[in-house]
Amino acid sequence: MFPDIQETLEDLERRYPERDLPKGAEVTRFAPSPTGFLHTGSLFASLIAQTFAHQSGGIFFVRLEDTDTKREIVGSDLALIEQMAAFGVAPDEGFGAREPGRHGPYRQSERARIYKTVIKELVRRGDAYPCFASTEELDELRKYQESRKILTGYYGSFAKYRDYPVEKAVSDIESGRPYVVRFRSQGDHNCYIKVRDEIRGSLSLSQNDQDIVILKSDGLPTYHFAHVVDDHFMRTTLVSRGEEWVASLPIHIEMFARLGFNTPRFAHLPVIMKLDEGKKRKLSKRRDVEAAVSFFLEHGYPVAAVIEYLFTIANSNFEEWRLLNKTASLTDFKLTFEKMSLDGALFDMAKVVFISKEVLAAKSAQELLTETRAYAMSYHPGLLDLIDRDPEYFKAIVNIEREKENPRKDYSSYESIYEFIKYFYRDHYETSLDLTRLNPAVPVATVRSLLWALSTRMAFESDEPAWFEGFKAIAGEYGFAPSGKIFKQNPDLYIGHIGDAAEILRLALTGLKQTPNLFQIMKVLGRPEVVSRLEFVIDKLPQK
RNA sequence: GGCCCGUUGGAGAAGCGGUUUAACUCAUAUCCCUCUCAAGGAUACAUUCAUGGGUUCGAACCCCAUACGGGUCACCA
Repeated sequence: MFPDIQETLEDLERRYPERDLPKGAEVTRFAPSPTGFLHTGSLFASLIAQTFAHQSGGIFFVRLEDTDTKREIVGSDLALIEQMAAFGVAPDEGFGAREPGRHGPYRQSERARIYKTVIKELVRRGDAYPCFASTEELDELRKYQESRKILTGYYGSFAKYRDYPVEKAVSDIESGRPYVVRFRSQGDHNCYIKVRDEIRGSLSLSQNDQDIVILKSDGLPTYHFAHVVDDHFMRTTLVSRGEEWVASLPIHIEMFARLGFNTPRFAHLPVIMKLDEGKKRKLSKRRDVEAAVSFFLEHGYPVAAVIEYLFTIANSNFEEWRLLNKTASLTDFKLTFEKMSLDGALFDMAKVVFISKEVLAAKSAQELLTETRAYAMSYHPGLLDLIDRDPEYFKAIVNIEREKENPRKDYSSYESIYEFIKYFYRDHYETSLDLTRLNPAVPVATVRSLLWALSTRMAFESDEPAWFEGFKAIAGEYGFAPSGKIFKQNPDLYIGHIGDAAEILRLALTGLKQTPNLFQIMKVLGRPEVVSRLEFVIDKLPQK
């Protein structure tokens, strides 16, 4: 078998030595298959692998599991790396790393010789054998087993090709008959093994007794085999992967043992879930927008917020730590498996939004300008247009009520900024102005006179209290009480109170009933624009 | 269906045999502040830890059963 393979297991051991790392340093990995864009759960997994490697002074690498040629999507390999990088996850070694690393290749499709070397040895030892069973045969076997209510699968006496004569196997292969290679299990389904999982603790699992396929008929290895071989020769110390793998742990354990490899430590990560009609299910790329990491990029959620959120579901003590270390870097937080939940958290978009608001509120106007512009260039031409008309103007807008102890938290994403600031731009202001929204209780004539007075006499050049005093005085002339309290004491004396007058001004200036502080808006707009907008409105007011 | 794992408020969760009146964060609600909104401040929200039974002087914490939820049973990863 495999006459072209001359290398031995020993050669491989020599070629891929243990890394020279300090004690306790973890070698971790992320092993995606290139079947589409990065899933939020995968980002979570890669983030955790990277964090454990880095906080222990170890190495995080990426290995591409591209052995399923049918499901592969061309180009998704690079997209995966790019999207990880966008979230600050970057391999130290392996696929997509600057440093290629000495334990490669890191693309499974390029490791065929390594797998064949191991398989050749396994077959020589009698621990693996070629199997010629067809799909139909296998189907029939399963149906038979199901009808008898016995354990299904290819194992024990059902493993028809276990003892197929060697000469016949050789001639069958030479004649081109398709085959797979199976691992000859020695396990007993009724015996249990104890396995330690870093998150779940000690697990008691039934031994594997299936002669699983390790090499498919297309000559590529299956996941189970590639995992064992790769994580051994890549010298992984800590395998972190989704919890869907715990069920196949006995297979892996048996192979590690029979190959004489040390087993790495395992951490089976919880899967991120979603509530769907009262039932929990895995976050699905097809049904849930937030399942694809690109969603956050496209909508301009700051990556720091997404990462921060992922940490809150990774470790339950993270939020408390963050409260005490408000400005500390994420790398100062020590992630542990003890504080990791066993079952999947429900993805909470509301919390992502909350964290995003906090993250954006903490930024300076300059940072916001730079980052928003970068976002807009890729995803939002409309926003880019506004920014590029005058970056300083944009900065001034976004700086409103920012440089204070409790800055505004309006923006939940870069994308959301657009809707909040549109009215500062004349064209958007004019098209969105809707005077029917004016309070009908105030006569149009009063509105007109008030706005006229405001446009000619309102002073907002000095400070805010001075402006507000002046505003109250002018409003008073037209029957508005200087405060809600005073208005309530004698409602008949007034047509409204200062809040109502402010609403008129606000609507006239912005087209909106809810905006940040009016004084600051006018400061940004500037006197000529304020006057011009007021005149524009007076002009538009119905004539009666 | 078999086998694994789990079940504390709307969400993430802390607690792991006795000062727990079950932390903390988000969400929600009310109030205060206030030119509106956002923010901020205050308060409320699980008499009870899926249910039933045990063990114990004492249980969310230990044991058993039931229910429910998740995972897995491929030449997919």
